[in-house]
Amino acid sequence: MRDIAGDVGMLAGSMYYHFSSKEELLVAVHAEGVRHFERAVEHALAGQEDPWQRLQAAASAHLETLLGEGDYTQVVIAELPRDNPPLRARLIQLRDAYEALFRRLIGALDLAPECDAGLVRLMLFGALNTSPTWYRPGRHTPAELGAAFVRLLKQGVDHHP
Amino acid sequence: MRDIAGDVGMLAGSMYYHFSSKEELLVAVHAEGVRHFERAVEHALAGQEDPWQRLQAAASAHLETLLGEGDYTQVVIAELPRDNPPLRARLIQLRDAYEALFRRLIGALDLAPECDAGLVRLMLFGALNTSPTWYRPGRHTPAELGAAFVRLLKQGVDHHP
DNA sequence: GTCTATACTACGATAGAC
DNA sequence: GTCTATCGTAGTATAGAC
Repeated sequence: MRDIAGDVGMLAGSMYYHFSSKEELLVAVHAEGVRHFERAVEHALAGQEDPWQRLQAAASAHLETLLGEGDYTQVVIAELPRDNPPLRARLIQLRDAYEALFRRLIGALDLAPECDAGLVRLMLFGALNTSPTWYRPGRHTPAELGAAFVRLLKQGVDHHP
Repeated sequence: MRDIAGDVGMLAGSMYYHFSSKEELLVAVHAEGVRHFERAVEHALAGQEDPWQRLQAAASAHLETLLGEGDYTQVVIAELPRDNPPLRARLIQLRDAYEALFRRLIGALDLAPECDAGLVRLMLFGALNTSPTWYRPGRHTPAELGAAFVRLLKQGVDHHP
């Protein structure tokens, strides 16, 4: 709290005028981060019609937001607190509203009948949201990676001669 | 440190006889966790010949270890410390040795020529390692989920009539 | 709306007795 | 090898002046 206050030119005590606790501040930052993702994905979807193109656009926008310069985005995929279940529940609720957007995008696809749409979503989110641990700028852009993951998921990686 | 010491019937100070700092203890626990994964995967691979079967067996063993009862495994996929680069580097080094095992398994596959083996590995690990955030016992076993993710990755999810 | 000052608790770590 | 006792620092939060 002292560090955060210092970064905005305050002392720690002054922040309690704006937020009643550290947890309330975390929830507020988290909510702002979710809004960043929502805005980016909705903008990327505008005008896209093909379901697979829409999922690709959304995945690319998600990664650009997650790996970009913004200060509010990495917190959205951070590990959830284990020691405070009510707080944990509030953060999960914020994320779920955003993930529902991807649920709809995947629901619009023509999936092979043996595929579980839930697992498809979890696999895509898993790939996208672990990218901060390995991504280094240079080789690929975030948008390219998002598109590449959707392509792998769509077509599969096995060789069909 | 006090909590951990308490769980083994010691006081905090006594632990510094065994580990010179909190960081050294973390590294030791991390290394033990990696050994758990390695043992489980090597055991699952014994006798498997087909490259896709081998990857599936490894993914299932990885998830059984990660989602099982063990006390040393979740720490291996925990978020890395941002404020201590030397410690961070040591933990990454431990994980990398284990991930090399999967690099070899994926290298043995006959992938479609347009597929990047590195992205395939990252996608699979992303799906597997985010499972603690959503997994609930009951619907699927960890082994089933590991096999399902490998199948999705192999065959793709698009419908081919 | 931000300050000063401070309360209370917790933390990692050490020294020296046993 | 574990204890007692403690050091110094940092954490969240509050009260009241300005």
